[in-house]
Amino acid sequence: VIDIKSMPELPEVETIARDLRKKIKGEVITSFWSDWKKGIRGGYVDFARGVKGRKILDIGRFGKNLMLWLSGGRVMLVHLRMTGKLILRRAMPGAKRDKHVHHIFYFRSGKILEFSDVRKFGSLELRRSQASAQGSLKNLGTDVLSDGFTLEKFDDILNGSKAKIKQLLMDQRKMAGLGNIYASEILFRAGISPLRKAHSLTRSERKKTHQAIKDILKKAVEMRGTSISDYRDASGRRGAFQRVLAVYGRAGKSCSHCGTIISREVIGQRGTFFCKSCQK
DNA sequence: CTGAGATCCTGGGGGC
DNA sequence: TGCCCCCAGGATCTCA
Repeated sequence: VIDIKSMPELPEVETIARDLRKKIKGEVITSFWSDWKKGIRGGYVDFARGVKGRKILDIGRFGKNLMLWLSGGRVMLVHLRMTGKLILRRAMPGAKRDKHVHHIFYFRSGKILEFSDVRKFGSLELRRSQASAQGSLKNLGTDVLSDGFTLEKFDDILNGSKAKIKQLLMDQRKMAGLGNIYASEILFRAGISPLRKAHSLTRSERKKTHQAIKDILKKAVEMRGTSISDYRDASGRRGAFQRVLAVYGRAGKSCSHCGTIISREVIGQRGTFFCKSCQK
């Protein structure tokens, strides 16, 4: 049994992709069930028909999207949004289904993959080809863990942006993968206030921020993701990154670096945590 | 194209 | 204790 719970940002999705690759590569989907058709882009009927009989050839990720390459050239896109979880288990006939499980893939091996989602923000989508799948992801910017996310690229993104740096980091159209938790952590590491206008960052601040993105994500992937409330990786272990969160969720507590009380402000409708004295 | 704001959905916290 | 109200939160869609 694997039970993947998360507030999934890039490191969590990467962890899930890696684990699924080990666990379900080669599985054949014999059928699909859903009680939440709105959660399937393109419609339930085509999706269910389209995945039936397909073999899972490989699993990967782009930004926060999981990508499952199926036989016949099909590509399945899975987005967990805030509360989406994937649970791999043996089918247990007669077992009561959790009320938050909205989609189930049945495999020939007797295992099932459940998609559970309390908030019902997540989505499934099946595309007919790699090119078509890329069309679905065309609004996403460079993946922040990819080789293409260079300092020069980051520089281009910052130039001319009137948005606050915190919002820019989370804008998936500009760069894909960062969410609310890591955006706060990255800015703390870089010593930059989340309220700063993106274009106002100096060359050295840009360099520090870019490096912080790379370092923090790499570390988080190594630690198998953040454990905010009940994150579990595919082996059921808690993500360990929680223990090193410096500012996220720590409003009112003291900064580990200078002792100042950590602030919380809403920026772009998102709770944002930072140290007013370490971050300028 | 960019940025701001509404929207989706439900558990849970606050107020009484 | 229980009920009601309302908010959080990622990404997409719409609008200016």
